[in-house]
Amino acid sequence: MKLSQGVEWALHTCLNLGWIEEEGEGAAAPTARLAAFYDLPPAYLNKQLQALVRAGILSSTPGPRGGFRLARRLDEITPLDIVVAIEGRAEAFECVQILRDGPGGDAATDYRSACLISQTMSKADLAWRNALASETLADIRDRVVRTYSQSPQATRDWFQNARR
Amino acid sequence: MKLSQGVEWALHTCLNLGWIEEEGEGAAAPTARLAAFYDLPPAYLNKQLQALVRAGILSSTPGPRGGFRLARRLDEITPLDIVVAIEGRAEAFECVQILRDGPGGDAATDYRSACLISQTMSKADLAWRNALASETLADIRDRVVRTYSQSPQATRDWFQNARR
DNA sequence: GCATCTATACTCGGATAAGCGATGTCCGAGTACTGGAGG
DNA sequence: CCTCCAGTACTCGGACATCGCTTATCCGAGTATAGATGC
Repeated sequence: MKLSQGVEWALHTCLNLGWIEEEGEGAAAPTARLAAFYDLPPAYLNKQLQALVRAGILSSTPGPRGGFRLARRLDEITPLDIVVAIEGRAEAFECVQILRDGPGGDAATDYRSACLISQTMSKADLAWRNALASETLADIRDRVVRTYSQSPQATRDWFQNARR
Repeated sequence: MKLSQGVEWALHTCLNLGWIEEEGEGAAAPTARLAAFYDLPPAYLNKQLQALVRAGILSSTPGPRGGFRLARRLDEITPLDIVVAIEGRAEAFECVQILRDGPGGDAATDYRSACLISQTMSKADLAWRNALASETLADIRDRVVRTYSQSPQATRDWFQNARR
């Protein structure tokens, strides 16, 4: 029961792409730059970003001056979107319907909905997902601006300098 | 991001122990019986039940007529207790503080609390845990009694018959 | 000087290995019962 | 008939294998740029 490392990387990277976007419009950042920012393994980060592209969160351009950029605005991306893109849509608690193999078990019944324990776990899972979907990356960005006011510009500068 | 199989087994087994308890007082159920009820691998279920014993949820007795029984009443056990006993106390999203390795990163700062992304994820984790702690196994038991009224007695009978 | 073509360097994308935790299994330590022997 | 004792069967508990997924890496396909060449 541990969330993949990639989720954290993806969240931070999307925010970084947000800062970059504000700078110049067409600026796409290649994996190498994004990975260097946090000293992450570039090839593996690339793998995660591919998942975000498949989910329609990022768009990618190959070739020189290419890289990744946001496919939607930050206020149209929730943390849940990122989690689902990386981890998949499956719930944390996957009911394997063991009641089916117990006495009185019915092969035709869907115990994922009938089992009361499964219901309780699903309710908790829903609470988690709701919390993750209750705010957007734009909300987090705004909070960063208010809390660490110098940080956004510093990040923009870093990517600007790294470019040359 | 998947919950261990053992959580589901443990939840169902604790409920079963609840039914058994209502029958005769000193009745302890051995792993073999509890596993046979759902056709689970006995040795592995045993491993999970050991974790529940360490957590103080069950108590165990070795030797003939031994086995596991509830160490507390069902209304003093929440699904969260079971999850923590099996999975451990760690959050699903473990912030590895990648900001520390970024530009402007400070080795003295604890980014698990300072990082706004980490805060968002922790809030979601808290929502999940609150949902899991908001009801007890007694609540679930009562709901089973109301929804599947014949099921409790059938379960008790099964364990009773299996005993001889 | 300008257009075109070719070579080049850079990027993503998916196919391919390694490491670690969840899953699954086994045997030893300890305990209560059962049967028999002795008083 | 009662008591004591030894053997036995049963249970948990932790140590030992196996599997799958997360982690990590590499190379090929495609593209825009830069430079050279011809007009």
